[in-house]
Amino acid sequence: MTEEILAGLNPAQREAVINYDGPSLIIAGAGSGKTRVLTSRIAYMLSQGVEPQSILALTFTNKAAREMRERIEKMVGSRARFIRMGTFHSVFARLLRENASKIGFPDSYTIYESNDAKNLIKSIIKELNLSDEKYKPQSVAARISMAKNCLITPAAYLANATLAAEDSEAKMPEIGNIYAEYCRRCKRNGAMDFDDLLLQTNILLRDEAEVLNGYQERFRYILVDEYQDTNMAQYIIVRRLALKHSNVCVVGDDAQSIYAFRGAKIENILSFQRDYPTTKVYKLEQNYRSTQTIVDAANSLIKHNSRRLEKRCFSEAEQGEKIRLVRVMEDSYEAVEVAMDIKDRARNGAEWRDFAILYRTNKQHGLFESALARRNIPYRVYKGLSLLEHKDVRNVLAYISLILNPNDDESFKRVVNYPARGIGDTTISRIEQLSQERGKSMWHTVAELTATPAAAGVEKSIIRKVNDFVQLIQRLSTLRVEMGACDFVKEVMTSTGILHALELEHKPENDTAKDYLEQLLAMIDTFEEECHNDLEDGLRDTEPSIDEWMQSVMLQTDQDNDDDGNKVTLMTVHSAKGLEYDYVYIVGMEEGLFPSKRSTESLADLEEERRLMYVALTRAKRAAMLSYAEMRRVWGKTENTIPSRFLKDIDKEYLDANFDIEELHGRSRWERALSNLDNNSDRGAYRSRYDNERRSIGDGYNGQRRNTSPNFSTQQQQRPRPEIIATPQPLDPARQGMRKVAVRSFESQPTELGDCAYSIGERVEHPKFGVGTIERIEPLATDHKLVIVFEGYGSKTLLANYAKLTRI
DNA sequence: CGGCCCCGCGTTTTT
DNA sequence: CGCGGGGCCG
Repeated sequence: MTEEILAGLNPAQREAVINYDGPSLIIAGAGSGKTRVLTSRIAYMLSQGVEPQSILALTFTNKAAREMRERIEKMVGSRARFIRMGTFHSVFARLLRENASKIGFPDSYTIYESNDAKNLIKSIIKELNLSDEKYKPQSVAARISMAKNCLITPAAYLANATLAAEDSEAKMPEIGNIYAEYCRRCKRNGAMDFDDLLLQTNILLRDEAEVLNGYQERFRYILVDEYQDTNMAQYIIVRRLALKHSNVCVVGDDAQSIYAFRGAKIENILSFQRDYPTTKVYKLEQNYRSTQTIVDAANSLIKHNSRRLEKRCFSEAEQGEKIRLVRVMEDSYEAVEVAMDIKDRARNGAEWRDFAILYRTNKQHGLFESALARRNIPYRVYKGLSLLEHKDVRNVLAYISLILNPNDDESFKRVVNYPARGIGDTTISRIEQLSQERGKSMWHTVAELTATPAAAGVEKSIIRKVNDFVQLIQRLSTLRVEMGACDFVKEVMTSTGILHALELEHKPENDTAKDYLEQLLAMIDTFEEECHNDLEDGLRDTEPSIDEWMQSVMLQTDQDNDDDGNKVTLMTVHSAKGLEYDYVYIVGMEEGLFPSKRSTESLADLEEERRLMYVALTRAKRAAMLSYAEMRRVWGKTENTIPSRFLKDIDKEYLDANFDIEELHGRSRWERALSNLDNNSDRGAYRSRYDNERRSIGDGYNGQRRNTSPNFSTQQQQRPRPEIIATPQPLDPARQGMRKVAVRSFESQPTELGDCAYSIGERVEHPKFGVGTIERIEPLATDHKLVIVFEGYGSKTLLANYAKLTRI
């Protein structure tokens, strides 16, 4: 048994596995068998007699937890199920369920996901008579989140001069008050947001010595994966829990820290040894995942970061292919290039599931979907939680929330007039007002009104309107305890009239809404079924309930990615963390996109971005391809791009570009065009490349009509509109439909430059800025961007067609 | 009170 | 371009 667990581990891994007592820091380079070490370590502990109940393993995603559990189960059997394993958020949400009443929340507290939180913040901003122009709910929410993650309470926030100065600087001096009110309201509603799950856990462990002691005794062994991405709140929780036994093992890679934007502190891993002086450090430096080329290329990239823990990652695998670097004319061709490459490799024996297309931002997936669908390549898109994000689904969930926790005014307001019951804004405000007068939640207020209408002395019309709603909720509350979860939710959909309203009108969006609701039921059904299986196996002792489902579902993002089938994967680089694929395409390698625009202002952000690129590259086992487009459509406009600086960061000996790679270091496309270096024969070859490929794919799209998995948007079931496909047509521009603008702008670019009314160095006069000199000209699709240095006003960017300029 | 229309603005990344 | 919020009208 023990031998089996340790078999095949290298010396460093083996050491990290068998020394499970005392604090350990495992620095694990990408692909160094980190998960293997973690799972083996836990399996080894169990084999040495450690009780599974005494192990707490914290991961970054639900999926990582599930996978780890499965792997341990394979090694040690079903005992693995008793290990407490999950994300920080899900583990401590559960812990709070058992203890929330000790810190002033109901045990049946509601979890607000980010949109719920944002809506509440929005209404508070309104109530405080602040303009939501200045106080953007998004920024306020981010600020509050930051405070919570740093364990700063509203009182501390208001007392902190630095924070106050920052807020004044940002023209939002009232944030402290919004934060305070937000916390009051959450508490009154019996609700916690994501950050509360960590903050309130900290409060609980700080204030309730007995509770803390109990968990310290229970969780004698704590393991934390992806430690480089923990934030302050998580860090302190671990610290508190580990205080007694110090059996804390953290695993991480500073080079893969990519969540600073949500409060992660890379310092946590950098200073672990200081926190636990008896720490043993293990370095896993051999990469078993990727070819030498990929590992070396990734090293050459990350070398450009200043803050790093010293380690030497290497691969002894084959050298492998060079990394293809592909430059295309415009964004849609990029998708074609990727699809073509996938097809080529698939023809040579690769499976669809061996491919991943990674992009920086979620919005980028569209073009790739059409290109793949058009070529009959099955794919799936990892998106957050698409099913649970739909309005109709959220409304059903809001009903359930209200039933589980009637104090939640946000849920109340959301459903009281859905479907329409004639309870409009005026009625709702009146109820709100009454509820404030009585110091009760809105639900309790209306329940009271309808119970004793005569004594109430409130407008009859309100009572009449609200009566049916009260009875509905009361009836459903009773049914909830009597019915199974799935049946109950179906009853909610029916008796609220939601289904009826959708069926009444035959609109296509109603059909999709019904489809979503059906998927929701299917999801709950699956949950119930799994719970029943566990019940039979003796792994749980209670019937599943809708309460339980709600709490688990609120914390899930990429549920249901049980490898359903053989498909190409599309996802953001962030969600690719921890995964690996034979062939990886990293697309949109352009300044402002990757690295993202926001990150280019500070060195720290830029370095995080570079680590993100490092993560992307090291997902590849056999080969990687990087691509960028010289023009990209953004908000309906076509814009010129600049190749990503990260392309220059990779040593060129590892790259194989479809253009002269020196151009990366030199001028951009429009600058080349300017000096007439653009080579027409290149463009001819370029076009015929796509023409030939297009002919070969033919028109016979027959996409698979399956997959109703709620979390992946699958390929379009109907044939995609042909004009989406980026196949440049050299013939008649008039026949090119939607592509016309973009293609023509490319075609005519060099000559258009000649058409520009102005030239570099020319002196012009502007009615406001006065006299200036044109310093730079950049062609746009239909205009020219002029960078002009004005005397007294500095440099301004103006559009040639709009700026009122006169030549001097 | 509800539906429709128009305008304005947005894009990091996720538990 | 597409969505959501706000304003206006029926």
